[in-house]
Amino acid sequence: MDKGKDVTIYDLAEKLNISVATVSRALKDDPVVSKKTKKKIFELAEEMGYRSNNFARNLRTQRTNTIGAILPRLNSYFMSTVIAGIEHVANSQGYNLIISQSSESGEKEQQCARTMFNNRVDGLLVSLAYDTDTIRHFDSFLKKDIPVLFFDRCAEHDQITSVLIDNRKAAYEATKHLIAQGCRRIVHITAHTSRNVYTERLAGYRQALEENQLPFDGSLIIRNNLSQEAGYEAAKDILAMPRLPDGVFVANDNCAVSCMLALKKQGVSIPADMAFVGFNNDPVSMVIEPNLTTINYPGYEMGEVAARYLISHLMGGAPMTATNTVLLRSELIIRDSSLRNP
Amino acid sequence: MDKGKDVTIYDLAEKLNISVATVSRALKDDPVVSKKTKKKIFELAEEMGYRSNNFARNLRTQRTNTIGAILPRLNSYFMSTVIAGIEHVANSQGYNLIISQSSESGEKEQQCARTMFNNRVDGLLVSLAYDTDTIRHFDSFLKKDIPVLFFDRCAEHDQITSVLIDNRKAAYEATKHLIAQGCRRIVHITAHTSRNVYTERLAGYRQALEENQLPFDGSLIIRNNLSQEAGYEAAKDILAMPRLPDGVFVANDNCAVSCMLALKKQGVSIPADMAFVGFNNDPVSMVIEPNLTTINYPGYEMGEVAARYLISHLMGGAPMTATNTVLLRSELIIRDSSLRNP
DNA sequence: CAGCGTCATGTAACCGATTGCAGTAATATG
DNA sequence: CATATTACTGCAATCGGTTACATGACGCTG
Repeated sequence: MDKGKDVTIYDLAEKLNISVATVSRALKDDPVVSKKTKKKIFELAEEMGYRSNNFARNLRTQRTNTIGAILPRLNSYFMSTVIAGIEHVANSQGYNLIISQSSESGEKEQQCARTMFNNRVDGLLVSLAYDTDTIRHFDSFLKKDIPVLFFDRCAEHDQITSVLIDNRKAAYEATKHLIAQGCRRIVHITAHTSRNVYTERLAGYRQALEENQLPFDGSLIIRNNLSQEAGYEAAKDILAMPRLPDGVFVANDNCAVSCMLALKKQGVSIPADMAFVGFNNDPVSMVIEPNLTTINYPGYEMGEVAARYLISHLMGGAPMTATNTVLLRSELIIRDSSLRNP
Repeated sequence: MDKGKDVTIYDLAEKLNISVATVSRALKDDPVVSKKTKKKIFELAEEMGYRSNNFARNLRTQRTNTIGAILPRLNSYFMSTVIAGIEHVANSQGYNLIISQSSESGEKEQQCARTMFNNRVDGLLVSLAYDTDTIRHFDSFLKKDIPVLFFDRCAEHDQITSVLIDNRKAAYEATKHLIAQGCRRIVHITAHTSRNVYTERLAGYRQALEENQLPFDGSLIIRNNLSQEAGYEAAKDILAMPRLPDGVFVANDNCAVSCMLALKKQGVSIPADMAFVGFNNDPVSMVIEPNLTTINYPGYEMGEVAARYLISHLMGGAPMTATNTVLLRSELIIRDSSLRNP
């Protein structure tokens, strides 16, 4: 138990006068080692404070027991909830988790991917950045049969499974709800990007309009980065419209909330003048007054599902290519911000 | 460039008819290798897509280039902001970051510590769980001279540096502000724990009362877990008090906000009947109406400082024992929830 | 008792880097 | 020209496990 030095299987073997091979096997609970010997070894290991050296093992086995996660940002409610879910599963399955953020930059994302690759993660979970326009930086993984899985912000790839919700359907229902509440001019605030989640939401919005014989009007689409500041700006844009809209569907709660605050300050009454629907069910949606109608979006569960899926594959489950997409349930939560016919 | 196999320094050495030792040195840019040889090696490495094997290196050098972080939870605004800061610094310094969460449980925290220890992190960043009552689980690190650093939720230890704000002073100023606004019966909502951040805030609260000749009344202290739900409960407790308070100082914005919502629903006017001050400057403090006065608490910066501090030590900077505590600046941000004399 | 299978253990190569020490050739010095 | 110095480069041990293959002991069968 002296200070600097670690106990190795060689120390154990020597002390017990057996070979390191037996010690190694015993510690893995290999059934080929006799119970008696195992017991001796476990006891001594405990006593001497043995801990296995992962590097030696990784070096030999060419596996790392580590999964990597690349996220657009860490400090958003949704993403941190997803991470919590990922961490929970990874940890309970004995996997380490290394995390890095792309800060919504495609370039940084490539760099993160390189780092993950060099660290030889066994598998990779990715949610794409706003401005990622190619996913070739994951080819090196696929070429080595390292599984890659997208969640939430996904792209099409026949070797990469995606875990997400049906964004189109969710947006369709959100918009339909607004229409049912009597809205006829509905603004849609979305991101300035072609990321799936936003194009799908836009598509759902259009679909709902069409099905209700409402015209699609490009001037009602506001594109920004969905940040809090962008919400204030969007409010200005809305107020500057020649004819005010009577409904707003925002692709993100955060932005919806700040937009509502700004509009309220200018005397707009919500939902009477303008009904609002957001997306994400961020806790802030329950704080804003009136409470924000939104799409409940299971972040924690998404993290869990993605991690579980990846790990079960790593442990020798079904090949990833079998499944292309895993859809999680989402739901519209109706609150006061959109209720005009109580 | 064939599918499965990685390129090693042996491949490079063989191809160039030189020894692996020279290749190894060249790749580290060791000045002892001639420029000409280096050039050849770098070019071939590039051409063959060589990437170094960290495990082999770690095994040999007994270092991992990885720092670990143990946090009470990942999915809170404050914590995810801190992580973002840590990740930023770690990544820019070429360190990997592995993360796990204690879920506010002391037991789970010990388990996380063991995992980190087994993964041989070079250094450890920790924010303690609510119910951690001993920090002996970090002894194994210290015994091996692996630096440990606490941030935010800290404990006293002569080998562990802490990075935090002056909680007492912040709470003192928050309370003083309430008193200056005419509050005389001030409730303090805090956590049910002896974690430093909460005891210090309580101490600051008491100090402000004393300096203003206000009596400390234990029945005005509400203890819970500071969650959103706890905020609703706290509102009930407040309304059940024989004499209503005229000010509330909450140790966390989240809880403050839900408490305010519940009180408003019961007809309490804020700040006229009851002035509110929170803690953290969570974005939600700008959404609640009236906007919440709070302590601005630099999470991102705290993460950066903690990580930078740890890494500079790992890179051979000053010994950690030299510094005991790093205090970050915090400030009271006054908003409408507490302004009674405009 | 020879022959065989079974069970438990040992031997030694291997994973891919790092590095102390030694060796050699080229250059400088006396 | 002999010797000292410098500048590179190579040899080989090492880090701590894993695992294919070999070995030895034992009991069982015919």
